[in-house]
Amino acid sequence: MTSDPLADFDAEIVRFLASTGVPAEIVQLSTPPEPEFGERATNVAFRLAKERRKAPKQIAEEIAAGFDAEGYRFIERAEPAGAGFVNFYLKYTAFIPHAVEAVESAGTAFGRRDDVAVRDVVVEHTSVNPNKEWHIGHARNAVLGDVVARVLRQAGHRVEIQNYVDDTGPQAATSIVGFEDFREPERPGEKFDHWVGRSYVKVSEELRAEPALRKRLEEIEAAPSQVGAGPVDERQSVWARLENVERLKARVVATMRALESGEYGPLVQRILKAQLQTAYRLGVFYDLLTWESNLIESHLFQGAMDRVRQSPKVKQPSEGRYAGALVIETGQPVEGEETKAEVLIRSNGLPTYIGKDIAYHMWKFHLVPNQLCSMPFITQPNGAVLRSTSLHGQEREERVPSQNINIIAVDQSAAQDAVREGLRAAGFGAAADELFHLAYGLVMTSEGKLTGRRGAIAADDVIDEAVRVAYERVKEKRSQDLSDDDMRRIAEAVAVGAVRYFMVQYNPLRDIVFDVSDVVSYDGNTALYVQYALVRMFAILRRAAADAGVTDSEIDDADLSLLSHNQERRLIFQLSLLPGVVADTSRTLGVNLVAEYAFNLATVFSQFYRDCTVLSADADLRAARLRLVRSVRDVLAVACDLLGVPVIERL
RNA sequence: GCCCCCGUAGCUCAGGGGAUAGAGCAUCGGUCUUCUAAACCGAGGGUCGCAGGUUCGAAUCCUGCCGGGGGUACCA
Repeated sequence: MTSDPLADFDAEIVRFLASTGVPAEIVQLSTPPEPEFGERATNVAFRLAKERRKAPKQIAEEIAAGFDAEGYRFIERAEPAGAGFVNFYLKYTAFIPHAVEAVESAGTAFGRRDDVAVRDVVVEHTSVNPNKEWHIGHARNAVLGDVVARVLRQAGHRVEIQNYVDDTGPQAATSIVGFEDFREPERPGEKFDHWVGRSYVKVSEELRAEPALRKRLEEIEAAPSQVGAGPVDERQSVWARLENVERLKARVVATMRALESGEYGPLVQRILKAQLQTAYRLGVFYDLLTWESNLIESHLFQGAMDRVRQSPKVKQPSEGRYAGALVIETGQPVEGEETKAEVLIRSNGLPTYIGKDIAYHMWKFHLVPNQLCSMPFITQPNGAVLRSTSLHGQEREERVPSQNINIIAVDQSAAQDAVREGLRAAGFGAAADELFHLAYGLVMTSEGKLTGRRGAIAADDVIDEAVRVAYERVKEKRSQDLSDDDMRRIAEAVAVGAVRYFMVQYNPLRDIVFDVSDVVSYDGNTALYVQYALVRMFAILRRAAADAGVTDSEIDDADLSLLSHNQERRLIFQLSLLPGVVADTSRTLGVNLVAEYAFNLATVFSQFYRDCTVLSADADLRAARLRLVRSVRDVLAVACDLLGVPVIERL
């Protein structure tokens, strides 16, 4: 059984073109803009025009004239069109059973081609500082990464999803200082990450005020005459605040050191576990948590830095702006200027994120001796165990990933480049080439950047709002036989679908404008539209069994040759596009293709639903249509699963 | 200043050499005693930021300009 029915059609087209003397290398196939142009088109006539010294149109005519349907299973006819296209038309009588049987035999694995070259891929996503609740940008990261991983797995690759926990960085330390020294009162029912986050915000705002305070102090000291006009003690209060800032900075540094040795572990884990609740609610799960503190404690970081030091680009200057720090030069040397560099180890001896990330990637690619083990951390709501790096425990499998995909926001592109530079400096150029950064765009509001520390919208709040609106609409729509529990479950599924769909429907590389009202609109091109189409399919199949008494074996044995309606053909063609979408997406990581695919399939189904009644058709046709609907349901469910959009059976 | 990304319908966005540039929302007008209308059908709405260039063919590639965002920290 074939795994990609449409590829069989394409292969016949290539074979036919070869028989007319067109080399396979130059054949490009596309889907024509209008249905009347057939299912596939090729532009080979344009490409051959110069070489053959003929008009494209004439070449296209000659190619099409040479077509004889004899000997081809899926090509009905070939026609010249436009200025030089050759259009190919599917022979649906043969293709419909071919496609339906492919879907039926593949089941949930539909989309995987059997000629796939299986890769081991590490996908790193989320990697949120354990200091504060997720904002909406983190949700974009997690959902994008999750969908990328799902698509790669569907394509047949082996994927390990890692979530890196920067538990020794300034953000985590600031949060702990805030929680220890300036704890905010807990609000009833508040998630722990939100609670701690409020202390973090307070402290980090004070730390960020430093430049402004210093400037103010300068102003006061430059114009002492004006001091008398204002509050007499302003100079003193600015001084006091600056002293406080210095104290805080010292506390943060001390806390970073404490974090490196694993102190505060329980507190950091508590923050992380609260954050993970948001992931789980969105249906995002992980395979491995990599703890930064483990990289330090295991001396893996030290080993990586020793390796990097061998590069002439890595230096420890004794003077200049980088005095005392370990840096890697990333810019070109400019006469009279200090060469641009990234700091790997600060002059106070503490590693930077970039330094630690270089070490992490050496470990990811198995380039340095492994000194980390793993142990179970938590069982996730999907039943899968989330493992955690550790100093003792189970040894790592010696399966070297051929590729690393990092889902990290575009504003960290320079840092990711530096990591790649670091790998090259250590002599690991091949690994650097296989480190792919999916630089997804920022989430903005109409007022501007939102993924910053201020004005951030909490992901939990957005989900809650989406659930609230969904619940209201479920309730007003139907009293039906749905219990309140059912309605709440549906509302949650609708809301999660809405949030996830919002995150994947756009090209990942683009900045997007976030508006809660778009997420909860539930009209048009949304997850609910897709879920609703599925609800209709489930209803048809349910009623066929319950009201009409149609059995599964009747559907299994249905005569597919009865399917000849244009809408039925369009559905079949749409179904058969999925393997191509999976393959393209796993190559380009443009996950919006999957959302677009799901929407298109749902749209074609809606049109079929309008024009072709299933239940009131004659028994034989009814059985054939039920078999078609069942396949559409299964394929659309696969697409939903790739998107992580929950499938619901009734609304 | 330098580096990267982006300017497509009123709004939010697809399309990244190929046929008449698409979708959703919004606006206006039609379809429910339904296979559950959170749906379907139709209408209006575009010098694809501007100017050159490459090509049989440019929204798409190249150059310049204009506008927006990000980076350019011993933050991540």
